[in-house]
Amino acid sequence: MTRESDLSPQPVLLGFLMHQPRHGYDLYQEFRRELGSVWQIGLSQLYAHLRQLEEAGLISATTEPQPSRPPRKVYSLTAEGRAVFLSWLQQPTPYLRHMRIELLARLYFFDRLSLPGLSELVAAQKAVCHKQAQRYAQLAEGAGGFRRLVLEFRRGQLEAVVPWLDRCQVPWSQ
Amino acid sequence: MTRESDLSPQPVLLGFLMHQPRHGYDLYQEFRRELGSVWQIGLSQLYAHLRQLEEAGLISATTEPQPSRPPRKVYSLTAEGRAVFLSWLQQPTPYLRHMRIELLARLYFFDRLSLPGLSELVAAQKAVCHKQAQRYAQLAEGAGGFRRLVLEFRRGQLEAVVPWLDRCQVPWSQ
DNA sequence: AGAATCATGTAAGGGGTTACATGATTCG
DNA sequence: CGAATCATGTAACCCCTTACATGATTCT
Repeated sequence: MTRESDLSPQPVLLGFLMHQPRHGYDLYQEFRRELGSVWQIGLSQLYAHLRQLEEAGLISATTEPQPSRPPRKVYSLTAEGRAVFLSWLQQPTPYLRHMRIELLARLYFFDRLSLPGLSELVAAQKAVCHKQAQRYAQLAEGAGGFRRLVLEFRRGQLEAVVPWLDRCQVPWSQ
Repeated sequence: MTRESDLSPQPVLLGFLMHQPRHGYDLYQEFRRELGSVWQIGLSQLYAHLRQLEEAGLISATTEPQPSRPPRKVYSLTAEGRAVFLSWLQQPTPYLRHMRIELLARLYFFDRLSLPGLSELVAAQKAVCHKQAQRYAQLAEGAGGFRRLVLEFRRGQLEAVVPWLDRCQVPWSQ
């Protein structure tokens, strides 16, 4: 059972299939090359997620036999998989601890796939950060001691995301 | 096998035993009440960590029978456990993602136990943040596109920790 | 000659979460 | 009367990581 506060790499796999069908090992290399500095995944784990995605009907596989190698299982996005990916792409992340991972991955795909809606996501994410930061500031007002320290730490981290997001709104890829 | 990039709640348990011996359920309540907003732990997991700490010789247990209840296992710090805790307390955390948890827990114990060395830890942590932030800034110079975005995100987060740390140096607990 | 790459997976092990078990007391 | 608290734990389950298995090709 996956909790909503846990990150899943499945949308990323869907994203890599937006271009064209790929087999597992190919996806693994793409994942490492493109997002390896942000999101780590093991090969076994990737295969497991592909199985889950297939069971969920978000991708479908065709087997390509090869001489002297295990046959390739080439995955393509289903219509539902495409929809799930595009929906994921537009959601701002509510958790600070996920921004460094999920938000960055979303921005990667906006650039990589030249999709519209980047400024909407950035605006929505800024709103989330602002709202949370203000909530923490308010709570810190009435708090003291350690609790205040905690709230101000989080406020500071959230507020640091905002100016960074501003720089994302202009096209950042040359 | 625990990786060094994973957080362990064991030092926190040692910290709660610095005052006086406690039994597991008591530690659980203390943990939730005092650090619950920063560090979550399940009761089963806490018992498991206590077992590990005992096996490692950092705590020792004495069993107190009770009428009509399971007997309490009251844990006390060994000399080695005390040393391990105090050593942990002085280390700055190298990972940004752990600062919100481990660093805050350390500050909690400095206050709670009125221990000396807070300004040294704060200074060391500031140095870590500065150094990492500058490294990211340097790397971002030569990078472009998505990689630059990632590096600048991290730099921003690290730099936001510094002014917050400044406010910790003055006694923050009334 | 030995290592890395390609391409799939299975198996074992570790750690965390949730559920379950017990049995008296206390609170609403 | 039912729920929560106290106090320990065990068992099942899930996910992730690491190691292993296969077998040809290509690089150093």
